[in-house]
This record gives sequence, structure tokens and C-alpha cells, in this order.
Amino acid sequence: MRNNTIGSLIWLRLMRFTNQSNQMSNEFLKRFDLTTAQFDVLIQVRTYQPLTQMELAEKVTVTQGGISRMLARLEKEGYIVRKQDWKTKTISLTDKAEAIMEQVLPEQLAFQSSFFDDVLSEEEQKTLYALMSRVHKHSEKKEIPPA
Amino acid sequence: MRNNTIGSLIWLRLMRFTNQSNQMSNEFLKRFDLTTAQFDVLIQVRTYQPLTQMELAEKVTVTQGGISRMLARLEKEGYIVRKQDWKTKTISLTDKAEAIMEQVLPEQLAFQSSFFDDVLSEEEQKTLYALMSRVHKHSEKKEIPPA
DNA sequence: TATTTTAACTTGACTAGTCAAGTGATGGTG
DNA sequence: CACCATCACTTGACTAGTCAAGTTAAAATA
Repeated sequence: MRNNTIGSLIWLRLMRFTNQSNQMSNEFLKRFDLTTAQFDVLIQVRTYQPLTQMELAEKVTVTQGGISRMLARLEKEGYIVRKQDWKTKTISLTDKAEAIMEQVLPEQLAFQSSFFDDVLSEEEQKTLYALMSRVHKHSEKKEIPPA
Repeated sequence: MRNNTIGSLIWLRLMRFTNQSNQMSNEFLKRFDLTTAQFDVLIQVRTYQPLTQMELAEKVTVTQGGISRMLARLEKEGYIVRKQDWKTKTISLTDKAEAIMEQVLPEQLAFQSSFFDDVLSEEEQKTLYALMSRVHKHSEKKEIPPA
């Protein structure tokens, strides 16, 4: 009667799981004085620096406004610097953030992995990754059906 | 060098996908003047009404404070009513919400399903659901490793 | 019965994000 | 060369959520 399609069941699971694991990740990262969202942004900056806000927004799938606010917070905390450069702002990590990331990154990767390593075999993880990749890629091309 | 474990790759995919599909769902539900979060709450209330805020918070994995604010918004919009009953508040849908849900539910289920129906076979969807169920259930029992 | 405890809910101060309107410097065109 | 458009970014008003401290009414206890 309710939630009856297999797709909607998957959807629910995905939502609940990501919600749950996000909260746990936040708790985990508290020891480094970071949130999951901040970590996500810092990783992208570290990987692609120097880059503009537009580019960064795209990478973390957040709007221009969202990235502007997030960077304001990160700048206040001394994790990143924005340099007005031409008509764009170029973002890069501070030494402080660089040092923290060096320390956090392996731990966070291990933490993320443990959600899957503990219950799925290598083979199953590959299957899950392949399925989710297809679903994700498709969703990026998807259009909202008209009203 | 970065993001190298299979687990962390899955994690990223899940996060990006749920983020993406959530935004699309919000866009889709705009025609009914609802957000995804509101729809999620209304579905739970509809299924289990009458229920307390504690129970509801548990079902949608949100804190007490979060559900309190959400219900305040939904009440303001005339979707639900809270009755002080004993020392708890009992939540139920208004006729207005009941009518809307009747209309939205099948459409939203179809919308959610389309993320998977379009790219995965029935068999693959079952596999994905089974894998995610295991991962999700495990995460609920999981403990944050000590610092 | 008066007093404390407790359980359910609310609220203030945040993070994180959205959308849409507002800035401000760059660069093209009359 | 002055004006206007455009592009990158910011900001005001929201939704949605967190945590921790604050209510408040019922229950338990002295």
C-alpha cells in the first residue's frame, strides 16, 4: 500500500543511510574541529587549488550563494584564503588547513570505508559502486517531468 | 593518491547522488507547494497517526528540536495539528494534507522510482536494495571509533 | 500534600543550504 | 570615451537541521 515500488524503497534507504552516516561523520570529525561539509570543501580545494568559487561550487554541488557563505566561514576560521584576482576570486588552503588535512585525510577515508568494509566483500563493494555510478550519472542528465 | 579506497568512492557517490536527487525532488514537489523534507514527515504522520513527536523524530532520523521546528512550520501551513494530550503532543494530518497526500504520493513514488527504473534492471535494483539494506542496518549499530 | 524528578517539547545560537535581488569590476560597443 | 552589459560574487529572507539550556506538566517521593 505505501512505499511499494522497489525504487522508492531504495531511495528511502539511501536517504536514511546518507543522513545517518553524515551525522556520524560529523561526530567523528569533531575531534579535528571540522564538519563533514567543511571537510568536503577543503578536500576539493586541496586537490584543485587554486580555483574559483564557480568551479568549487560545481565540484561540491552547491549553489554560488552556498559556497560564498561556506568560504566566509572557512576564511574566518583561517582554513582558506581568497584572493581577488582579475574579476574572480582564487581560493587556496592556508598552511594551517594543509597541515590539518594531512592528518585528517587518512582517518576520514578509513572512517568512510568502514561503513562498507565491515559488511560487504570486495566483490560486493565493486558491484555497489558500479550500480551507484550508473544511477548517479543518469541522475545528472535527468529532467524533471513537467507538471 | 586521493580518495583511494573503494569505500570512500562509494561514499562520495552516495552523498552526491542523494544531494542531487534531493534537489530534484524539491523542484518536482514545488508544484504541490511541498519540500522533500515536508513530504517525508507527512508520509510518516499519515502512516502512523496519531503519534508523538518523539516517535516521529525517530522515524525520520531528526532530533527533537528539529522535529519541533518542522512541525511548527507544517502547522502554520495547516498541514497538521498537534493536540496536547496527556503530557505528550499527538500529531495528525488535517483534511487538507490528507487530500494533498492522496494526490502527491503516487506521483512522488513514480518520481523516486524513475531514478532507478531508467537505468537498472529489476534484478539490479534488487541487488542494490539488498546491499544498501545491509550497509544501512550495519551503520545503525556502528560506533564512532574513539579519538 | 508539598517538593522534587523526569519526560516531552521549545527555543536561542549556530551550521548549511536555497533562491533571487543586489554589487562592482571588466570588457565590448555606439 | 562614455555607457551598458555581463560575469563573479555577496546578501537578505527562508527552510532544515544541530546542540544544549529552558519550560512545563505529570509522576513519584518524602
